[in-house]
Amino acid sequence: MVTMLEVRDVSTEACCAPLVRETITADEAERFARRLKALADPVRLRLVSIVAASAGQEACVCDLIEPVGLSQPTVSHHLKILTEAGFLSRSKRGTWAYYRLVPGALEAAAAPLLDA
Amino acid sequence: MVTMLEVRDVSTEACCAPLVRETITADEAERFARRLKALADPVRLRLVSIVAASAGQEACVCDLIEPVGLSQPTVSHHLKILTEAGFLSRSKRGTWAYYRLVPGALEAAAAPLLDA
DNA sequence: ACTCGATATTGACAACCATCGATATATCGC
DNA sequence: GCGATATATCGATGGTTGTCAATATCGAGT
Repeated sequence: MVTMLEVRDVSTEACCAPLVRETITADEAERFARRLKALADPVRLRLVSIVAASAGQEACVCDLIEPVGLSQPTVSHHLKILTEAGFLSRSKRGTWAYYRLVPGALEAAAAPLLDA
Repeated sequence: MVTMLEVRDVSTEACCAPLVRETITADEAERFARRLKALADPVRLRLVSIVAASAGQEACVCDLIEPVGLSQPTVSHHLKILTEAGFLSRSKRGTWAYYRLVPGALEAAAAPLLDA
């Protein structure tokens, strides 16, 4: 007769507010955090910004090294993280590797923050 | 007469696409990354979600420990990070500490991603 | 085939971070 | 004032991450 939402013992409930809607699951939080983590770095944000501001929303690695002022392996490393997270796509043409924004990826990553 | 955006030497420009608009500065990227980093953790995302789903968009620490299944010091630690980043506000009433969402903070954090 | 230039990968290292147990602080009821 | 309860802080620890130098890979031109 006591139960209904059987989450917590009512007798100890002196401070607690009930939930009025659903919360995200641990799995959803994990996935969402992984994407956010890929963006939560100043260098990677600048890389995304430069790619987004480039003609055709496309830039090769040689365009990106000098603006961020880091070594070439480090820039490659950040680009890999952004690509694996689904924010950039890579296409190699000749010796050069071109990175471009995946359409809608940034908006999709931001979406969960907006209906909170 | 050649200059206008004088960013790079044209003579070496074999692969490089020009910028068609402004990129974020290193400072902006740093600030933005700091805020994103506060959110880019599965536990903190769940804490924000629970607070947002609580009646009055307010929850005390005792509400948050059991759902995330971590120790009380760890939960306190995450709440501090979220508070210092401006996403939560703290108000102590009696023995209990109540955390609530700072209105508009999540939307403001997501905004830079939307006009990229 | 060989060399050169662009990019990716590897290995190492320092800095940072999430977590916990132990402890401190603060507030309430007696 | 004292014990009990809620929350915060401290110290330590294992894991993650950003960075670079060195090296590997791959394509283009000679």
